[in-house]
Amino acid sequence: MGADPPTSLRERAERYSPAQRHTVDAALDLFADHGVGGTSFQMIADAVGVTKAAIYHQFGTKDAIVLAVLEVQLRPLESALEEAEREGPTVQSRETLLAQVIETVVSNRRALSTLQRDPVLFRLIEEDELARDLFSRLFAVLLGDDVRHHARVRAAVLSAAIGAVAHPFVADIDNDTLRADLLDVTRTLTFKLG
Amino acid sequence: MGADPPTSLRERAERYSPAQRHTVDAALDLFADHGVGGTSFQMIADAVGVTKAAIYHQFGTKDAIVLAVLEVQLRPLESALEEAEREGPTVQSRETLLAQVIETVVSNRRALSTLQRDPVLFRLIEEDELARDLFSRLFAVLLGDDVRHHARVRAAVLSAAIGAVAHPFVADIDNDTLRADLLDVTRTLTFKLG
DNA sequence: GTCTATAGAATGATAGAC
DNA sequence: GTCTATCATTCTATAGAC
Repeated sequence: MGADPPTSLRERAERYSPAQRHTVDAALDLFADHGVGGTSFQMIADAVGVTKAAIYHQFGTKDAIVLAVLEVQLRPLESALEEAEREGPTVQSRETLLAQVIETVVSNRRALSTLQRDPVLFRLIEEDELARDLFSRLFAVLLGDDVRHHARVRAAVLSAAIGAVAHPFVADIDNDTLRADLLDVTRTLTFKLG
Repeated sequence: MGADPPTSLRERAERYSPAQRHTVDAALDLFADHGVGGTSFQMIADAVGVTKAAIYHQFGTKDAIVLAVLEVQLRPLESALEEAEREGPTVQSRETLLAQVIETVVSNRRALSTLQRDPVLFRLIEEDELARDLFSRLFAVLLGDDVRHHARVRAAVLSAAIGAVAHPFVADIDNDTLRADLLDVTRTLTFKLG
């Protein structure tokens, strides 16, 4: 017995109750400000407006919250990726995917950038099969199945460049402008290099 | 009374005793693994091989350690920057500066990337006058004094791209290869865009 | 510069009532 | 799903001896 293991982040994220989603939102906010290690159950409980025990009822462990934050944040990327994979490896589908990724991170700057920065979240992504799979598929589609070293450096730089949405240098640039400029730079990295 | 305020990171870093430098090295290692928030005085003391009280004698507060880590890590960047500023805003000096920055981060991957990732360290950089000054001067030299929004997006992307040395995608690429490939990509971002 | 010892607060986590 | 109450542990920080 035991529940069927989920095969997608969407499936996994749909298992959360409204109360749990509320907690995840609050946790994400706190993670962005203090890092995962610097965020306690008490801080999360205070932010939600309940007691620690309630949060424990919802999640049991701190890792479970971190994982939930990860899932909810990566869902839009998964949707965009699945669509691109259905369309096959055309230039058009890669263009569309890149635009959707940029759109997602820009309209969700502070949140998604947290995932790329925090060492704890970073490690969780590496250890989580679904999340790891998502990223390798994402960059496989964006950059092609090239495994040579300079292709991997390009993938790393592209990944980092997307994460630049959260950089202080661009903090006061509005979403529309940032989306356009960032898309411009990342399109160069994706299509005109190598 | 009161010591003269230091006017450079070099000056500030030179004030630390050998014992303090040893502590800073250990702290940097732990910060990279667990984040600043996830690293305690006890963990640092254990890593150094002394008691918490000894660490407190050296630094007094956790923030002082974090600041010291920041200073020691940014010193090589400061040296390279000062050299470039002495040479003036030529293409050659920008090329040299970029190469030195890449060299520094590649030969020091895990450490320097920590600074770019951790939310706590990130905030400290924004709050610290010397550190903030260092970064704005660095990107002013690299990208010119252009303050228009797409120049700032490029600066953010360049900064993020440099931080890609720590990306898991390139973890198993040797230093020489990584240095060459990364320099190639960042040179494009620096000189052939905009 | 290092130690032992300690204070006082906060931590992750659990039990049991509502 | 939430509460109060409590546990052992760990945390930052300090005092005083060597």
